Amino acid sequence: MSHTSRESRERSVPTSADVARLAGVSRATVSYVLNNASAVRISEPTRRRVRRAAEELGYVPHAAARSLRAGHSRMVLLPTAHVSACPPHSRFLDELQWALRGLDYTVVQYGSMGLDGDSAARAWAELRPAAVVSLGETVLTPHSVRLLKRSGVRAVITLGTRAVEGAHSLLMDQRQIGARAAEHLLERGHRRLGVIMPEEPGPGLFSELRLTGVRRAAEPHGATVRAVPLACEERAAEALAAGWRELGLDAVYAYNDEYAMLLMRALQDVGLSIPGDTAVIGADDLLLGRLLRPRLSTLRIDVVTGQYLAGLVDRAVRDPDGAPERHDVMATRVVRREST
Amino acid sequence: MSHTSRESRERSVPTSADVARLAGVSRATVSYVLNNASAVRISEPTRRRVRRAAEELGYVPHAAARSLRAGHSRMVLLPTAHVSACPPHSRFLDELQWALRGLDYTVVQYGSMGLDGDSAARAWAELRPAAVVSLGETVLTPHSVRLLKRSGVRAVITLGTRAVEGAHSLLMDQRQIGARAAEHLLERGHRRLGVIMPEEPGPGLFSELRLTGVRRAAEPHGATVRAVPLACEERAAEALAAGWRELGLDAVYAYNDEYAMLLMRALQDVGLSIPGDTAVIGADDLLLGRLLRPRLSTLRIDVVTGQYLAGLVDRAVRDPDGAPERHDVMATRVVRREST
DNA sequence: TTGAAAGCGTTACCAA
DNA sequence: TTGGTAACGCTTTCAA
Repeated sequence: MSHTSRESRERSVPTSADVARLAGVSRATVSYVLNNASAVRISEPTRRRVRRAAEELGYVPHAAARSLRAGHSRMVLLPTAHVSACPPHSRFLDELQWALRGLDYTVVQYGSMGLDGDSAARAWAELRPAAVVSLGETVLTPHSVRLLKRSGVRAVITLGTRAVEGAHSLLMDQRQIGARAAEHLLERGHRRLGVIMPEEPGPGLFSELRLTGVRRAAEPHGATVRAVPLACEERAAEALAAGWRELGLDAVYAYNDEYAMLLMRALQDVGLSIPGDTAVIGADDLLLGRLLRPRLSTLRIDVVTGQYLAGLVDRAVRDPDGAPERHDVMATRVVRREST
Repeated sequence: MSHTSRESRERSVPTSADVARLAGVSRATVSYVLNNASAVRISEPTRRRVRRAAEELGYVPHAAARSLRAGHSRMVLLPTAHVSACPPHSRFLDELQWALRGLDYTVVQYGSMGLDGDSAARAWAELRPAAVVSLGETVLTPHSVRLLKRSGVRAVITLGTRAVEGAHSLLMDQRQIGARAAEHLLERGHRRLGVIMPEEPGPGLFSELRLTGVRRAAEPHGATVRAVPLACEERAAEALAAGWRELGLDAVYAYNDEYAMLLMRALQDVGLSIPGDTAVIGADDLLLGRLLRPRLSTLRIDVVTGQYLAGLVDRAVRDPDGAPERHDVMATRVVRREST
């Protein structure tokens, strides 16, 4: 008897009612004090009593109860295909999250790996976030967007290669990246271009679009373009290098620096000179690209800042019925080093 | 008038009451059907009507309301210092998340960047998660643990270099890593060891411990150990390489592969041979280490699997009063290539 | 087999 | 300046 009561006391989480009881005031007063409500004036001694009581009990407000009552939350949900991402993505995420926190949002990342589009959207909707910001790893369908909106999500924003109906869309034109790579190689006098296509499923969408960009830029110059699949492993690179001469390419754009380094190493190992026999350019400007010899040329891709995106999120949440905006938000420039 | 009513209808999110109304049953029935309650028997036609109605309205349950009522949630909170992480961390996270989903938990990642320990813990506590799993990027104090427990968090688990009072602790002994590196270098006949210490703040704790490990392993053999600070930039590496001979080292363990590659490149550029003049070993077994010449020797660090951690989380949630467990969960082995 | 009602922790309105 | 009260959406016990 005394045991259960002691146990339940220990187990029980302090609520605002407990704080009120301890401070000798009503729950309403506690709420006013703890939220610094400006509408009502509470005497300073009362305020102190309430704060002291909250402190003493280790009271922490219950976010779910609050947003249930309020009818809306300040949660921004970032769905991620994997639960994590890598630079330069990560710096951007940090920025975004920082900026959103400054705007008083709670940022929460939700790994939706292994969920199909519909069940993922349902899972997000259950959390009733104020906004969902899809960073391009996850694909958002018009259907998911409708589902989310129906569930009270005030803003759906996508950052990716294409606009999604009903959502604000920040567009990153992947073709532009391929085009820049091609322009650079053409400028250097190359006319038989290869494009390394990752065999891994992740970048599939991107690499196809970048290839299109290369094609478009190359055609007017009468250059040929050849797609060359490659898995991100040493073995695969060796095999590719063994038959490289037969491909008859004089330059190659390799999706990103990782594939570029892999390929370059393999080509050198079969005696090819770079950029003499084949020029190589990657993308993302990784630090390690500067450590190889020749130093790897690359494409630097600048996307919109986290602050900018945070601003858009906030505006969209405040005006949920505003027409979806579309912006182009990517800039690509060539960083020429020694491999081209 | 008609305008506002239409608007509010459109705005309003369907609740279980709406489903009940449309299906012509009570809310209780809706809840039973949608949760497949086995305790009560509902007729098949009714079940169908309810499901149809839910479908038609696009009803999605409100997670906050549900867990408020239930008195507990199935949320597992993963605080992260940055909002993201990199391999091999990321694969582990994906595994963990996958396994937890299989156990019917909702995994949510919370970026606590720029929050001090106490406010971070408060922020987590507001969400009333069932468990908090700290992955070593964030530091958890006994005080935060108490705060979390007081707020109803059933399990607090840390994966890191040291145990935290009150929390289940999965220990990764960073000294072991340094020790393995040293043992390998000693075995190869080296006696004047350098240890690259990153100047970046991130790895500070880890690198100190690894250095200790090196020292402990080296002393019995009468080898000398020297800590050598290095920032992760080309310039810094060049400067270090310029004065390398004066250091009189015949081998170096470079924290991780990134620093190792950076250093190796710089040493080669000033005409030193590797491993002839100086042997170099890194850690993490990055793919790119295999692309350099000589190929970089490294330490492969295997941590516990995500499944294992998920199991521990589940057990801990089910038995919140169980004594905190402590496990050693890391294994390190040398991958010798050509740089040592 | 179904329905009514209570209650989870909050906050906002209205009275006192 | 403060307190009572209702309501947010959901589940579950008890009654019919």
